[in-house]
Amino acid sequence: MAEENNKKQSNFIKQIIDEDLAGGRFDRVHTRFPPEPNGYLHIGHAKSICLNFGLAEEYNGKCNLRFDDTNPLKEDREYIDAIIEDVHWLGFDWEDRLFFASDYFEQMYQYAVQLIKMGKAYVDDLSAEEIKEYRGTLTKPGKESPYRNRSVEENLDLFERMRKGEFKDGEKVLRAKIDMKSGNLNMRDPVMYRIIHASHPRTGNKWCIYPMYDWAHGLEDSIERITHSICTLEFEDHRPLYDWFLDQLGVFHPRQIEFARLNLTYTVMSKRKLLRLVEEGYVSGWDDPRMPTIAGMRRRGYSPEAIRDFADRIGVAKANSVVDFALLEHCVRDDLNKRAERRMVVLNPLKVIIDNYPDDQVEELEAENNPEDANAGTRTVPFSKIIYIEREDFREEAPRKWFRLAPGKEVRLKHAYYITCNEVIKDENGQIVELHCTYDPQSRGGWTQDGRKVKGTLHWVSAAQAIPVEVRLYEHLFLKENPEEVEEGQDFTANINPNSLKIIKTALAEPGLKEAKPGQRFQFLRQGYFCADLKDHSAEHPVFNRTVTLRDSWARIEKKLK
RNA sequence: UGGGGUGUAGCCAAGCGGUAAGGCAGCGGGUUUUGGUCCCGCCAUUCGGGGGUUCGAAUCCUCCCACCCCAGCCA
Repeated sequence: MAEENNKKQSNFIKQIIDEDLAGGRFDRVHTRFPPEPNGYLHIGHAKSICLNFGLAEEYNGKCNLRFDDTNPLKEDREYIDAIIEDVHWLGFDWEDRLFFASDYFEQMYQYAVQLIKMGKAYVDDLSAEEIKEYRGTLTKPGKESPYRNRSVEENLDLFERMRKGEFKDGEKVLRAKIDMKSGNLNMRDPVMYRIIHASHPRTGNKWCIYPMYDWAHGLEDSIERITHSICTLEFEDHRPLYDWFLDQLGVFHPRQIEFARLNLTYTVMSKRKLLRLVEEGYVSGWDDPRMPTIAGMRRRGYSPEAIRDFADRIGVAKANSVVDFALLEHCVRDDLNKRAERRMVVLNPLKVIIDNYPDDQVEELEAENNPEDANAGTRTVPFSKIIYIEREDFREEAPRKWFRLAPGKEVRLKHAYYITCNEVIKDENGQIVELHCTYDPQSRGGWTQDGRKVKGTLHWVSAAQAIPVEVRLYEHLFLKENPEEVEEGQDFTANINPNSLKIIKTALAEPGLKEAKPGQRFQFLRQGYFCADLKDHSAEHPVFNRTVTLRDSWARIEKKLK
């Protein structure tokens, strides 16, 4: 695997861990990936997953998979299942350490009681709007709630009655008693519990009070004896609160470390926006091959190895950045080049009749499956008098440096013969309908002894044996590197690429491709990497998704010629 | 004088006082039965800016500038 060859480079998190280990703060490394089950995982999560599981692996430690299911209003069982599948697919194993924040609700409750008894938490009757008012602003300090100094006994009683369901949603909250004048708004008596009378995917109706992230997360980490709690930059301001709760309780205290989340060109990454793409029908679902979700990329044909390699290459730092999508594509090509078997598929067929080839003869020619892998073996492809080539591979008037087919020119048919074009047949509209060529019987296999120079090599299929297949050509979902770059009054959907999906129902493939299994990846010679669709592909109706094109240096040359 | 962060090439990113790694993209060349792959070469006299310390500064000090995050009973 690619990522195992080049040694992984250092980053600031490893340096912190090294210091913690050397200084004795911890004697082991235990991380966790803590998704909220309120949406599908995307490539940004993949970065975090690779980071957390990768660190554990490198330091001979462990990494837990933990669902942060503290908000029953937003979370769903569907997402839990999808997330589990995706993390596994990426190649990571949490063994028996699959946890849920909801597993700790009782323990969290007891800790809250402890804080109340210490006089460090209180039940507040202020409404949500009032709490907001009392919080102050970025530049003005907040003011204390009139309920802030209730007695411990009253707080204990009220909190218990909150749990029992005696109050309606929003009627009361439990707050930490910290500092309403803090410059850090998170420290202005943050809410610890709110009342939500809703059924939870795992605890059902057992609870009607649910812990807030800041209160819950540190406890989850502490309970699981996590050493390094890695999260994204926006939680940097929350670290003082994370530390405060754990310090007050005097419990095991993990170290929170923040890193910059991944951004990719031509991509939106927020769950909210991805949800919009799905709900408003811009894509077919969370696993649409154009989505930056793990499920989408899987269906597109990206391999877990390529995604992991990508995660290694982008590094980990604290500076906000936008990674070039081309790097991801490079990783995909790099992996698939070594592993994907080659096949010939003509997307836009042009009929070629080989006049001097025996009428009813069919030859089975040998073709290597992968020039990058000797162990991939060979297969056989049929050749006959009538074949199809790619329409784009023929030009009536050849431009400079063109070494594909043109009148009077000779090219090589991959694995087959040299052919020369003699005649172009057109219909009444001037459309080319077929080509008449002659072949050189001496060039069987695609080579002659005489040292003749044949620069161009084309892929082709034999007309009688070719099978029709559907091919789905994907491009970036957005036209601009930064989809958010829009005019006044518009949003990112204004930048959606109308040509992000082009369906070709009339492609012709070499017959062996009828054996393809859903999810199987190939390189279609001279075109790109393709993957049999996970959902729609069948032997009766083959469907292939274009994962990524091959690099196309002819396109570059032609551009320069103009 | 609200708090917290970040600035190294077009894009990521190492670097931790001894004179700017690596990858992607791009450009030029070679090999090639995929205009693919592979191989070779080029691509920051300079690290957001000014000042200072030092024999020596991207690294230390200082002032300034730019950008990002925070006012959910979301995570």
